[in-house]
Amino acid sequence: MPDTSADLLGPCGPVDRPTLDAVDAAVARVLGEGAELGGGQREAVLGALVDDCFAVLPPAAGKTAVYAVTGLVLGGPTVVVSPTLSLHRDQVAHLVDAGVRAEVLNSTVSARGAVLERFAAGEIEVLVTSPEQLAREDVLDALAAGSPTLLAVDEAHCVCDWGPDFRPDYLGLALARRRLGRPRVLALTATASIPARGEILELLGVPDACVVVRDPDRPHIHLSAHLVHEEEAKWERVVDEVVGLEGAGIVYVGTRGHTTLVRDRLREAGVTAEAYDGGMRARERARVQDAFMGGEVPVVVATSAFGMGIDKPDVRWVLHGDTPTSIDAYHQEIGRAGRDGGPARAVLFHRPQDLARPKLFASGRDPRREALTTVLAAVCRHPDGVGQDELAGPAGVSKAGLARAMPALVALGAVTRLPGRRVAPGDVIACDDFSGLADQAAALIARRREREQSKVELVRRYAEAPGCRRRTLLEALGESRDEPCGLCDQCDAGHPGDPGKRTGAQDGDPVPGEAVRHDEWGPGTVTTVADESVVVLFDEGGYRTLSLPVVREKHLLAPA
DNA sequence: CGACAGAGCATTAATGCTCTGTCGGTGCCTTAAT
Repeated sequence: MPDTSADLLGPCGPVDRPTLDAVDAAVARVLGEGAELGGGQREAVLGALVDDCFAVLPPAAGKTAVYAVTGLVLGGPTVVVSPTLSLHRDQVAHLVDAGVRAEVLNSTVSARGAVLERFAAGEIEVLVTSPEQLAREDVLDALAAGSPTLLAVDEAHCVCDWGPDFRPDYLGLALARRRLGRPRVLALTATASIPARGEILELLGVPDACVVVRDPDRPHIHLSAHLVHEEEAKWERVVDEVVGLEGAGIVYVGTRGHTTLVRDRLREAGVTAEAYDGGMRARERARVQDAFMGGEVPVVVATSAFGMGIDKPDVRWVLHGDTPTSIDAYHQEIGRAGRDGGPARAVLFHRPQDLARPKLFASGRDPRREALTTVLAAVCRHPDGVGQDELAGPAGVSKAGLARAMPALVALGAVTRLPGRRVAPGDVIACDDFSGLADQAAALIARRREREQSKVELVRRYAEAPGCRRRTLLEALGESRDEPCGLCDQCDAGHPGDPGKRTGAQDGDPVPGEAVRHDEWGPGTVTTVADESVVVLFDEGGYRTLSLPVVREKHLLAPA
């Protein structure tokens, strides 16, 4: 074991020798004697030992070991928030195998009171639970009594994907953390585009967490994308493509109806395939998943419900028959191919019209300004707090619309969250004039919409990329690449593009990855530079494409 | 955002046009009946 000073410097600050020894001991306990952390795990652990930490690690990196080791070294109990019941089960089984005292807390557990008592008594090292549990007053009280030192957020992209309009309790995690006595936060995911990163940290209430990113590239996955205009022609090409692919694979589509449509066409073409979506009965879902995992059914046609927890090593390809809902979702979904490290393919069929659905999901249902005024007035009528859902009807807003407005109202301080999905008037609210607050909230929501829409727009950019496909994908994820990858359809066809050697590049031109500032849009990061245009991701304005000649002439982008 | 279905209407009667409304994805949870 080298004992150099560099070894003592973690990604978020210096780590002392005794701590490193404690890490080694914890690793030996969790992974076995002689095992080592790899693939970014060690950086994530060292980061989280120093500060709140957001770790973006590849799918197979072993995130359970990361929070388990971190928790053991910090020395107090760990609370893990994980999105699905099956992940709860899997993770705890894994930890118990390793000899860690781990337990599950969710609605399937009958002896909840006993679990909470053991946690409060310090008898549980790792408690794996759901965000919904952490919205309950009784649970927070009991867990706080155990003084947890680490709050791990597994699959942390769920915070921004699901919090605003699907599982609102994901937005209550910042509050839950305060109620637990502010344990260290360790958020883990395999995918976070630049817009997603900022949003996740903001919503978790740890905007200054240190970020550890392990290269999100999966270099052995061949990438390709096909542009189609006719829906009928698209399905024919999808079926032809699947017939020509070998090994197990997943076809992702955008609606439940498409899963059965494509499955039937594949069967007609002689392919053994099953459909899968979130509306199916639990038994049927389990049957299809087991058949796929066991190798009896090579092809599953699914919505995005088929995903988390699908850890089959020999998936050889992932094909998208409908445009994915964001670049984050796309990266996440193709990451289910080739986990054994063997060759794999990611094939995207893109019809520009298909972007409508993702765009709607991204932000099409945001509340209007007038609705915000009504909501603020209603909150003021309940100084002691009111259930968020009770508020919706009388205010003339849908529950979903209200939930989408809440992050902005909380961020402004107009509304305070209480446990149990309740809200109360915040510090800055003046209950005789909501107009200014409603304007500010509307502006925040508009900004979020731009960020969300830009995650969708990046899919188009990827699908229509004129050069190396991988370079386009990685730039969206905050990585820059000088060389084309040689393993995508564009490189195969001899169109890698070459932003590193643009014709007519000039000294002082922006470069990908550079931090810049724009007078109107503020700070941002350069993502792409082409002959005539520059694409910048602004922290608060999403992606903007600027004319390179104009940028030069008017010095629009100053170094930040 | 946009595809699609159905209503309503106009019109050399069974079709075509326009308008309006609906729908699209992800999982916790609880409670009551088997």
